[in-house]
Amino acid sequence: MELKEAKDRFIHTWGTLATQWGINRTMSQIHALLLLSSRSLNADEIMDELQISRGNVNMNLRDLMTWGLIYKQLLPGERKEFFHAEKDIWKVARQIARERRRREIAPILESMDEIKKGLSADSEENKELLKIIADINTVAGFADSTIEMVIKSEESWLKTNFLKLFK
Amino acid sequence: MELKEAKDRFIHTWGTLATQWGINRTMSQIHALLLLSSRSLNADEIMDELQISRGNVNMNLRDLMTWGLIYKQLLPGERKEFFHAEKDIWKVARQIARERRRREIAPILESMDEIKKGLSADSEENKELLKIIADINTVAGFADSTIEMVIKSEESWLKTNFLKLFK
DNA sequence: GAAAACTTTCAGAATATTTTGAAAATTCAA
DNA sequence: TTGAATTTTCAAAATATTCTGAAAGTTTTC
Repeated sequence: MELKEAKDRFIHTWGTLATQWGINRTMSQIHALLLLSSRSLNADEIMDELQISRGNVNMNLRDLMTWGLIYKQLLPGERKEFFHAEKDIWKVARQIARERRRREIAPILESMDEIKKGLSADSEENKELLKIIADINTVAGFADSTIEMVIKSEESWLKTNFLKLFK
Repeated sequence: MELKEAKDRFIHTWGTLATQWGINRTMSQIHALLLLSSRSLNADEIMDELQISRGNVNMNLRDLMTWGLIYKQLLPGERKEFFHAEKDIWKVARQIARERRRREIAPILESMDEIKKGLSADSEENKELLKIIADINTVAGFADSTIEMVIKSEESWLKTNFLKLFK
């Protein structure tokens, strides 16, 4: 079947892409599966579809929830937990940006502050190191604000105005 | 020694941070070492300082060069190759952004096009999948342009004007 | 052109990460 | 309660990634 094949390809591709940027393959595949599914799925269905173990499904579903990319749903009359993905791709992108900002930029700022604290500006060499740290802080802070700004901006505003500013 | 300790800490921290975002620890440590070094270093010095093998140093130096983060230097009277890092942190950040854009966003656009090509818009279900793909393309394209724009903007302009636009 | 100095390569070893699956914990219905 | 259904945990296995070091390749010197 044509559609089934395209979906499988999408799921497989999504998993491969993710590893390129430091995200677990299975987590991405589960995300892709839920993204393409019109109804909520339970752990058994995901295990079956992706041919992976229960433990693996469980761990990655929980990770995806902390990323804010999927939601748990309790269906009336069902004992099992069902999961569905956030379908608004702009929201998905914002969530990913938020999470990566938290994981990648915040720790830089913290670490630099940590090192800076233990170092006095008394020698020329110390000043040099402090300058590098200050520069890194500036750039990381800039990246941080930029991402925050883009996350907070209205999608409609971004699409219509943002890029035009720089043309 | 105080300074030496701070530098080691910086190098170590930089290596740990990098693994968080999918970059090899050693590569980051070599980068950090060169970033903090006022003179160019050769492979042996790096091996010695970081206690790693020649092969490892060689591979990562070449990777760092393809990232555009370090430069090779041939010193007069020296047979060995020496390496030094780009010290302008804004340039470093631009290089990293450029490279990650190339590695993370470009493949998404390519893969989505690939899947889209093999799928006709004849059924309702097919249209749904095509819609998701189109949405992903839009968002990825937006991210792509945003990063490109920031890369191309003048640093001074960014620092003084960019963020104010959104206050 | 040979040999010393240096760089690159890459198979196998070491390390790190992910996955499995069965046992433990939890939840729920009766 | 009890016990069946379901979820969670986590030690061990599987897999993936990184690192080593010695051999092969290259460049330079004499």
